[in-house]
Order: sequence, then structure tokens, then C-alpha cells
Amino acid sequence: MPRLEDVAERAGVSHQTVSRVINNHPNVSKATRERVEAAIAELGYRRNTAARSLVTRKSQTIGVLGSELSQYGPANTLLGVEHAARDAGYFVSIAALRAVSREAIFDAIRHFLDQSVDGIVVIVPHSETLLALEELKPGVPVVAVGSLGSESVSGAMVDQKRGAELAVGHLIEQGHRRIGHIAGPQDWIDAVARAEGWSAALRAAGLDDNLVVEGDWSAGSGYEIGRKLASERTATALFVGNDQMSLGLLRAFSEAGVRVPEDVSVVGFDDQPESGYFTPPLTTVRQDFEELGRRCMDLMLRAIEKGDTVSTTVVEPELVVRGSTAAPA
Amino acid sequence: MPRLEDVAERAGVSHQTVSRVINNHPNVSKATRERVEAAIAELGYRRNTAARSLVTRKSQTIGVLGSELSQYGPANTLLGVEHAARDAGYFVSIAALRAVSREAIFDAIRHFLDQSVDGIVVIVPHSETLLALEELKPGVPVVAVGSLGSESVSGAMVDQKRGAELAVGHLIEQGHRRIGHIAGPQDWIDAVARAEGWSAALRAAGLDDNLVVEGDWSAGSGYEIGRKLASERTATALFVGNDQMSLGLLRAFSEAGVRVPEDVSVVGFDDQPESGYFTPPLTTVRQDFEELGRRCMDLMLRAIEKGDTVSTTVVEPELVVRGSTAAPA
DNA sequence: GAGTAAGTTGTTAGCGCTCACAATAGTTTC
DNA sequence: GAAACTATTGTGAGCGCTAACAACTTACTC
Repeated sequence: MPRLEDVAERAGVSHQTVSRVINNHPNVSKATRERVEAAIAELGYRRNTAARSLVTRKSQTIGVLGSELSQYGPANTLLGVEHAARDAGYFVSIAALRAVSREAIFDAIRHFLDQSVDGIVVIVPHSETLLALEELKPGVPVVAVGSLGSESVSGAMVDQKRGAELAVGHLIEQGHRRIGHIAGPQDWIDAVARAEGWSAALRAAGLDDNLVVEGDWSAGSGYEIGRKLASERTATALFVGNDQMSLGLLRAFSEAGVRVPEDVSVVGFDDQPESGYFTPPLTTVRQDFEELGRRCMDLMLRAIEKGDTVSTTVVEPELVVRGSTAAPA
Repeated sequence: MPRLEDVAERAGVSHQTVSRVINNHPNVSKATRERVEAAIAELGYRRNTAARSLVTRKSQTIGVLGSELSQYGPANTLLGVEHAARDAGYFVSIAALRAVSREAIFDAIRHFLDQSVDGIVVIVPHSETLLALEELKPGVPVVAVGSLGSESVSGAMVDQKRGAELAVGHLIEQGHRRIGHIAGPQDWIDAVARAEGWSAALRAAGLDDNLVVEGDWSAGSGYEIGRKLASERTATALFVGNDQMSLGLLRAFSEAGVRVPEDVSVVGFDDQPESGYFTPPLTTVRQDFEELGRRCMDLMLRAIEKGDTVSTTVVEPELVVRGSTAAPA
């Protein structure tokens, strides 16, 4: 592998001039720059990241700390971050948490600091994550996905409360009055926000917000809850915390002879690619996860390159109406 | 940040001795080792990765090149790789391909070489990927997921052909004689292997293998194909290339009044967490993607640390029988 | 007890790059 | 035309680590 020195020799300049060309320093004459660029091309020179990193203490790497990274939302957020990062010339290093705990988070952050990452994006949608980050100030910019951030941490989120309002608003418009909620686990930031949004929208319309059950995001939990609800029949409409639980719910209702949407309307959350092919096709709230990831990197780049302080960005959700909602009988 | 030198001073030894302790060299007396370890703990010393990397030309980093990384299979494979890598003390850097092309693959590989990764795992299930890798010998070990590898590339795969045989065998056992296949896109290695397995199993049983349609893995394509098949009714059973297309197919059949499994049996492939909650619950072939990822890293570590030559590992698939298959009417 | 081997520790150099500063050439100002 | 700039290029040092070698102990052999 050719070194800076080799390029310099070939171009007939000093190594420092080559360095200037590589780093786009202004004070290099056009002629010299071209000569150096030619030499770089001829030798197929590529800068040694480790050497650069050693002296600058920057690694051109963003660490992405995630959990549940194989789920639709996190996976797509990661993708958005990766694309935006690579476009900006950054490497992306990942650490996937097997279990969410303070110790595991600390571990992963240390792992990133060992690599001297320039910034850390955290896709760990648990409430305790923010607390852990507050406690262990990593000394590099941190963007937490799915939160508004805090004093020292930037946040990028989809407006969950707004999403819940869209869903509930749609059901109210159709004439529903008893609208239940199947919530996600309440140690997830988003699950809490959706439940709050549901509750707020109902109260604003003068309706009861007492029909809540908590699932664990899985289709299995949706199924179990669905079996129970099918026998009780308390609500005419259900706002479900995500599309997977909705799927399980639909399955349980189908088995129990409860018709959707004729007997009960169902609204999900996420809009996974499959949701339009459930039986019936699911009305749901779309979140643009890739956009969320890109926004994260926007905040990150501003923090790294312009030294911008902590800030927040919010992505708007969108209601997608399909066949699982109708006016109550 | 404390340096090696600082630790050495505190422990009253030379920096080289500290280096030996860190790198687990054998010839350090127990007393010295303990003294050094104490100093490391007291100062909170962490080795500078860049400096180490500069001199060793190793980065303790594995590059993972992927496409469709938000899909269930690739995402979980990535997870398996990440866990195994981190357990072995390696960092994981990712590059996600937006589109699969030789140029994009070359680009990503160069990106990894810039980081002087110690190895590259490729999760790009397109046939042309292998060719591209053959052409551009990166100079570090490469493991390609979903292939048997080649002369210069190791391979880790789930036995797709066996999976297809399991599915078709199950249908034949139930008494089906006209068994169609909804294939995945034929530029995917797995799609080809599944189609071949289906075909081979049918021919081995003396049955026709002329009922094939090609989809694009999406639920949407399964739906379109399902609408067409519902009117034709040529087969009594269908082996579908993946679970998502199966979902679309089930939806189309449900709309058209074709009953599953009474009128047509359906077997999918993948066993995503949701598949057990389709209507009806889907009989499918399970692939253990995380295991696949771990196996990848096994091969990789052997290649890196023991200089093992190119090799292959195969994960066995498993048939999961649920409610979408039954004997023909 | 001299000679050899094995175990333990220290010394020096250099990986490839950027930073701070020095030096030179070219331009403007009065 | 000398002083004072500005633009361009070069020089030397050092980031923190490991590899190679040197040096010193201790133990063992005959």
C-alpha cells in the first residue's frame, strides 16, 4: 500500500502538501493540486484511517447502539442512519444489545469509545436508556432515537402522540364511542406516548379512556389479548400499539367469529409492508423510519461539524386507512 | 485519557511490559501482571485502538456488507454476526447497499479496506455478488452468507434445497399430486435453490414440476399471483418462496373464496415470528438466521486467527407444520 | 562452578499521518 | 523600492502503540 510519502515523491512535493490536498485545505495552487491528484490516482493511494485517527483523535465513525435491531422499526431506522452516514463520509459501527440494562448500555458505549467514535446514535426505545446516557456522559455527541432528548442528549422521534390522535380521531369520526387500547410494554417510550395520545384524544372528545390492556408487541400477545376481548366485547373499536399485535388480534377474532370491521374496528401502528395484506387489510399509522434515521444523522452531523448544541427533530406520522375500520353496527 | 506510558509509570515497569500484560503474552511474572492490572484499573486505562491498528495493521473490526438489511432474514443474520463478533472482541462495521451492482459492491469493499477491516461478511443474496467478490480479491478473508462459497470465498448457508424437499415432501405425504411453486426472483441464490429443490422433490416422486410463477418476495406480489391462481385452480397445493408472499397469497385466496387448507394447501418459507398468526396459521420452513450469522463468524474467526483456508458451513432447516396444509379434498 | 537454557524485563525504532511552525515566493502599499 | 502583507510550500515532531532485539535473572546441567 502506498503511503503519503510515496505520493509526495511521485508528485515532486512534500508529504504535507499531499495531506493538504487530501484534506481540501484552501492554500494549494491549482497546478500542484492536480499534480498530486494525478499521483494519487496513479498509485491508487488510500489514506490510512488508523494513522489519521491516531493524530486527530477522530475516527470518522458513528457508533449505532441498538436493541431489537431485527424488528421492522429499528432495522429501518438503522438503515436510514447508515445511508446518511455513508453519504457524509462516515463509517458506521454497530453494537446490538442482547438485553437492555444500564450495564449493557455502559458496556456498549465504552466499546464505542474504544473506537473513538465521533458520535453515538442510540436506537434503544426504553425509557431507562435516556437515564443511563445522562449518567454516563460519553464526551461525544449523542442522538437518541425515539425521544425528545434531554439536557445533554439530542432526540429524534416520530410524533407518537399525534399518531395516536390520528388513529383515535379516525375512529371517533366513524362514530365509535367505546375505543379500547392495546398498549405496548410500558417501559418503552413509544408505548407510553401512544397510550397517552389515545387517552388524551378520547378525553378531548368527552369519551372514556378506561379500556386498556398491555401486550408485549408480539403477534402472540395480540392473539392472547384478542381471545380475551372476543369473549368480553366491551369496545366497538381498538387502537392497537403496533401492527404485529394487530395481526395476532385479527387471528384471534377470526377464530372466535368476531368480524372485523363489522363487529369491531381495528387500527394498528407502524404500517409494515405486510399490513396491507392482513385479513382484513389493516388501517394503521405509518411511521417513516428511514426518514427518522436520516434526521438523526442530520442532528449528529450538525453536532460534530458545527458544534451545534443539543436539539430535537420530530417526524410526522400519517394515517393509512384500509379495510379494518368501519362505522359501528 | 491515560496512555500505556502512564500505566507503566504507575506500576513501576516499562511500557512494553504493560503492553505484554494487555496482550496476554505468556512471559510476565504473576506479581508484575497483578501490579500492572491494578494500575490499569486505577487509571481507567483503555487501549487506543488507532495506535494499535496503525502498527499491527489489524483493526479488530469485521465489515458486514448487506442489502435488504431491514428484512427479517438479513436483519437476523446481521444480529447473529454482531453477537458472535462482539463476543470474540471484534467491532462490527456495516455498509448497506442501496442497490446491488458490481460498482456498489466494489465501493463498499473499498470502504471497508479503508478501515483495514480484518474480514468481510457479505449478506447479499444475489448470484452476481459472488462473481464480484471473485473478481475483486479484497486481500482479507471473506464469508458470503447464503452461498456455498467459491475458490476464494467461504460460504455459510441454510440448506435451501433440503428446505424445499421438506415442504414438498410434507405435501406429497398428505396426498397432494399437483404441487405448484411461487418462486422468488431468480437472481437470488436462495430463490433458485428453493425452486430446484421443489422441482427435484417432485420429479423424485414422479410428479410434474411445471407449475411455477415468479414473485418478488413481497406480500404484494404474492397477492397478485394469488388472484390469478384463484381463478385458475390448477394446483391443490402451493410451495411459496417465503412467508411474505404467502401472506399476500392467503389474502387473495380469502377474497376470492378459495379456502386454505380445504381447497388449497400452502407452505411458506422462513418462519417469521408472525407466520403462526396468519389466517390460517402458516405451515412453513424455519431458517435459523441468527445461527447462520454465528456460523459465519466461526468461519471468519478461524480464517483470521488460524489462517484456515476457505470453507463452508450448512445450517439445517426445519419444517413447522401449522394450519395451512391438509389432505386434498 | 562454568556453560547453557529459559524466563523476565527494558530499549529503540517506526507504523502513516496531521499539527505547528518556518521558509520561500508573489503581491500590494505608500 | 522597501515594508508589509498574503499565498504557497516545506520541516520536524509526535500521536500511542507493538515488534524486534538486547539485557539481565534465575535455574539447571554435567
